[in-house]
Amino acid sequence: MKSNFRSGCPVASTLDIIGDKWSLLLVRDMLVQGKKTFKDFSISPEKIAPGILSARLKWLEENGLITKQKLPDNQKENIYLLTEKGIELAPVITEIILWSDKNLREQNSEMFSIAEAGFHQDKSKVTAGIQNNYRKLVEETLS
Amino acid sequence: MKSNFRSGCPVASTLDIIGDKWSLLLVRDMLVQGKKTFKDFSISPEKIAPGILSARLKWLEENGLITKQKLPDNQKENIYLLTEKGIELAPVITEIILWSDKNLREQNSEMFSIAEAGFHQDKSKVTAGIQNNYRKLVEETLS
DNA sequence: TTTTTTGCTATCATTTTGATAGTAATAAAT
DNA sequence: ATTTATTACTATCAAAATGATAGCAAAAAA
Repeated sequence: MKSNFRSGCPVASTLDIIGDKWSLLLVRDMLVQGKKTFKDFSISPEKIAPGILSARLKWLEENGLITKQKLPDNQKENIYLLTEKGIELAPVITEIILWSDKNLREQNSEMFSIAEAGFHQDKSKVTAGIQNNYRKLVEETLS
Repeated sequence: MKSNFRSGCPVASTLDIIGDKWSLLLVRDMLVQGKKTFKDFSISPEKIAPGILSARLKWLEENGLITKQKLPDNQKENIYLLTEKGIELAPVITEIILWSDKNLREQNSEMFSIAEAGFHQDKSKVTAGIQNNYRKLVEETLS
């Protein structure tokens, strides 16, 4: 499917790629929890339906945010990994987490604490740490 | 309508409030272009349908991101203004703009340049400037 | 007092999402 | 070698959200 952008606005363009209910959660699962397979994504607490998961992964791959491949020793599992383009969404996720922590906690009493992650101390450091961790995971996975 | 959160994840919770195709564009219109009325929002380049616009404004108001009011000298126009909760989305929008500029420009040849805005020089300064500008606009509007 | 503008609502077609069942291929267990 | 289990989906259908357009009442402007 071809990306058909609504306008020349950078914000609108981003939403045209990842502005649905699920894409950013998949990026979160990969970046923060190191999820890699269809099964991994299926068991998130938000319970994505397989049809939607399938469609999103395809879309993200088509748009260069993730890659899909099989490892030599396992012909069954597909391994989905973020590209640099996808890894660079980390700062967006960080700002969303900070906004949520400050502004939505009152509405969602079940929200996890983020205090221990260190975002409040140095968000750019924590963000860079998450990105570098993920890059290491990619290297390990492919070696 | 009651906010029903999918999980305790801060990212998912944010998407449950503003994770649709339009909400963040409305925030953009207000913050960056100072849009305030139903008409203003109607004439965006992305062409939002009136029914959806109506639903989104209601939703954002219910969730405390905007206020709706009439000014004493005009009983026809409704004035929609961001609350602090809404204004604090500015850093999220900034990171989205930067990601888009770097990663989507190739795909969307029509994308506006953001060079002159100064995001690349000092993003937190530009973001704070946008927020303070908007706070001034709110003050002026209500005085 | 007519015309225009604003802020919607109503209607209906289309698209997207969600829930669930089922299937083929591979891998693991016996 | 054969059964069992796992993985990665696809198929199906119901429900919800989106999109396009028309229309309408109240207020403002002419």
